[in-house]
Amino acid sequence: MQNNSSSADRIREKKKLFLAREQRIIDAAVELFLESSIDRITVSKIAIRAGIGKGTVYKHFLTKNEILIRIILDYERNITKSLTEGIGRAGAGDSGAAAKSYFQSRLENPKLDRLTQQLEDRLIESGDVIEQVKELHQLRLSNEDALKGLTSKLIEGGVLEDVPPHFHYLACWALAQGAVELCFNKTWNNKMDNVALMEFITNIGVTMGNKGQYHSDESLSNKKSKS
Amino acid sequence: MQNNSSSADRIREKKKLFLAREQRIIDAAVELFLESSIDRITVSKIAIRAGIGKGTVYKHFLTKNEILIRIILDYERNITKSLTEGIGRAGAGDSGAAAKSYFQSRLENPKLDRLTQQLEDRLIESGDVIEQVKELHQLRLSNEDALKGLTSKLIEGGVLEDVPPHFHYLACWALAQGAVELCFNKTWNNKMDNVALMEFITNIGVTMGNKGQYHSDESLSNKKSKS
Amino acid sequence: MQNNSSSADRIREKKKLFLAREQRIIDAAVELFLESSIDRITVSKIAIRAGIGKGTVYKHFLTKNEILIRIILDYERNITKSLTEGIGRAGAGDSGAAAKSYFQSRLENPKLDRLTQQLEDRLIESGDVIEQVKELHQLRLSNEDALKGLTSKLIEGGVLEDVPPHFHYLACWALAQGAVELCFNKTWNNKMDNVALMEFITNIGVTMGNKGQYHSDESLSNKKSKS
Amino acid sequence: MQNNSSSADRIREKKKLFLAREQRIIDAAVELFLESSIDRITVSKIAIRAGIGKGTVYKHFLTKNEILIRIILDYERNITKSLTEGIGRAGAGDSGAAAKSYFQSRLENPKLDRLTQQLEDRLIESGDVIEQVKELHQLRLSNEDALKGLTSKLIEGGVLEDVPPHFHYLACWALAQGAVELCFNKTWNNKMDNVALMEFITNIGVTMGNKGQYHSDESLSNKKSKS
DNA sequence: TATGAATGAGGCTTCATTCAT
DNA sequence: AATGAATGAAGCCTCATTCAT
Repeated sequence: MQNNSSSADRIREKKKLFLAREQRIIDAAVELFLESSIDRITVSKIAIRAGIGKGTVYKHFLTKNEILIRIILDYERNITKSLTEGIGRAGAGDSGAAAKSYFQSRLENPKLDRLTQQLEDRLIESGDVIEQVKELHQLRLSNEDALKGLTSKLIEGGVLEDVPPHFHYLACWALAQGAVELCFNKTWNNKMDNVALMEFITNIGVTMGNKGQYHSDESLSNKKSKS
Repeated sequence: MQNNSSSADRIREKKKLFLAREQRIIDAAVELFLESSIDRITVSKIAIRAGIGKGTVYKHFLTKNEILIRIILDYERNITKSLTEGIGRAGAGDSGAAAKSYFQSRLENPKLDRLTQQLEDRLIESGDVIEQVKELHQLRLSNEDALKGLTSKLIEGGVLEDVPPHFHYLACWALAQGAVELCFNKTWNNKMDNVALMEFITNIGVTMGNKGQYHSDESLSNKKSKS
Repeated sequence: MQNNSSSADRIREKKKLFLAREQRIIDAAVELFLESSIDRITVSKIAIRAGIGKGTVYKHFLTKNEILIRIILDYERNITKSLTEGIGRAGAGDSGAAAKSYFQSRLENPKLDRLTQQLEDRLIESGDVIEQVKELHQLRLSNEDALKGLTSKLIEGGVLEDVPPHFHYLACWALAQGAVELCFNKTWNNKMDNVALMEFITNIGVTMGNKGQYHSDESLSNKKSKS
Repeated sequence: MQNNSSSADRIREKKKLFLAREQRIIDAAVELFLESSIDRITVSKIAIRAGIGKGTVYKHFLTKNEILIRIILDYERNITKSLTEGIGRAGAGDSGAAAKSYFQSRLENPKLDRLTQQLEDRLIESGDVIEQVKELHQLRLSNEDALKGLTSKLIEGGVLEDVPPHFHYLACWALAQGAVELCFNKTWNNKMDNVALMEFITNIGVTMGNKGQYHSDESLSNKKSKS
């Protein structure tokens, strides 16, 4: 009996270790990708950074691309979580909360956001890991879906422009996407005041598509005080 | 005499042919890049598509990266031209013309716009062709500069929010950038009505950052009729 | 316990195999270089001759040039060993022993000696592997140094001409160098009696720079009988 | 008549120009080879330095290797000339004059001497221009031949060791060869006093192989005064 | 006749993935 | 189960030589 249970314990223990190592691989990869150019990161370097052998990486991931898609999915799931919370708050009356949550989570760590965009480019070009890429798209589509109800209501309420509901979400996505690239485009890098700029853009994001709504900090703070 | 002139003619003729071939290389590269994944396009394939030998490519470009930066610069110069025209029209009273020109030229061939973004990423990572990358940045900065006067005037006139003038340009850049990615992100690709969506976003771009201005087509035409 | 030791054994075994393969690469390279023209030997051919994959070569050597410098260093270390022994015998009274050892070790396998000279030329032109080239030079300088004491004593004893001590070593080096080229210069190749010629030159080498010393085999044997 | 002669003049003029250009190509090549690494000198660079088109080079030389062998032959012919003069003086009683001339002409421009050695290595490996390489060898063999009479006489006169006559010439060749490499071997480069060293070696070269002859400047001057 | 653009074989090197221990 | 040595396809670039003008 005890033997059995201890053996089960050992198995569970092993699984935990296995998962922990998997996370270490992901973390190592992200670290390296953020430090240096994507093209220069090899599986070997990831293994070294993770403190394991190269072969072991392939016990966890079938191909290098599986590491990439995993990083992207992890990140997208985080975004989804934030957005869901925002939608919750929006349902409670704070009409801009969803957009705000979305922007904040994407601009919280813009470097990482940008990284996942770039990884996704590489991945899609490779034609690999199609299944997981589909999963990623499903995730995004479900986000869109989750917003549709809210957006429709806001359109009906005259808050948002009367266009197909997903236009609003996609415009948000586009602005956020561009804002992130703005942060890292070498051309603009020397401009200070990134924080103020990102706030400015976030405000645009929160109010864009609004009908009869002023684009100003006042309008934003008004909303806040109302809620 | 005639001999001289005919010899000079021949030389000129040769130069023209040489430049034409250079353009053929560029065109071949762009074609291939648009058809397939950037990573899969080799110098050899470009040469074959251009109908010349691999070695000939290197008579025109010192390295593969020089082809990339050339594509990018050619494109950015086009944008600059459009923007300059828009600024001209804006000076003549059409306050939204600059932003509109900018968006239209970038969204006219979004696939190409996206391509140049991706090429730029690769290039910057490579650390190569630094000089030409600087030239690219100069071009963008000069665009920003050209807009500063116009933007400042619009701020003083109470049309635009009173933030540092370049915020407006950068926000435009970001939205355009994101809109382009929106067009080609596989997640959203199956959604029809791209044209309407792009119009919607363009309108946002034209009016975003405006002070006390409605976000609607009416508001847009109002402005036009006022000016 | 046994487990541990056997695992350690296995690791040691692996290392031995690894080093053995490294030697096989070197041997294959030397074989090929001696068989054919240096310029015609590619990394690929070396790998084939060594019976391994091209990529494997790069597990052992960072670049092709690292193979070359390794061959040269291995050879120079051999020379150094012989010379050191000769210096030992010279200290024991046989005044010509050092020079003799030096000549003999360099003329023992003249083809290999010549090969290393040529490899060194290529290497220095390439400007690569600077560190290891420095090591090579250090090795030679240390040889020179080791001889300085002996030479100085022989000068004081009136055996050698009173010129800066290193003149004697360098003259030896030059003659040995030239003798090796003599062996392989196509112009002289058809002349028989290479052995006798090399003996003649070795004798010159052993006695050159001597003061009041006959250049003849007798003089050489006299010295020998004295010691 | 006049027409004919002027046409002949023109032809002669053209030939002169043609030969002058050929020399310019040779000179340009030598300049470049001496300035930089042999491997890095391309036909294109030679043409540019010579101030002509790349294609024109091929009007003068069938292949790149023909340029190399031409440089070598030109140099070897110079050596031959000096040696012949030396032999003349030796016949007039100055027994060391031949060796001295030989050493002096080879050490006069050691960099060029070394260059021709290296070019010869490349050439022979290439298996190209066999005919001209044979010519080069003939030249050297004829030098040896020219010396045979002199050397034989010196052996009979008891001045030189009684070994096959060509041993003496070849020993000279070897020492000169080695001396030249000594000048340019990076290991020894920092040692000053190159002039004194070369004089020391030249003296060895002049007296080596002598029978019952002291190795010293005195011995040398003795011989001179005796003759 | 002089030119130089065009050519393409062939070199070195990288790295994702496999597999024997 | 973990390892890391081995692999080889594939990419970029060089340069001697040709040939149409």
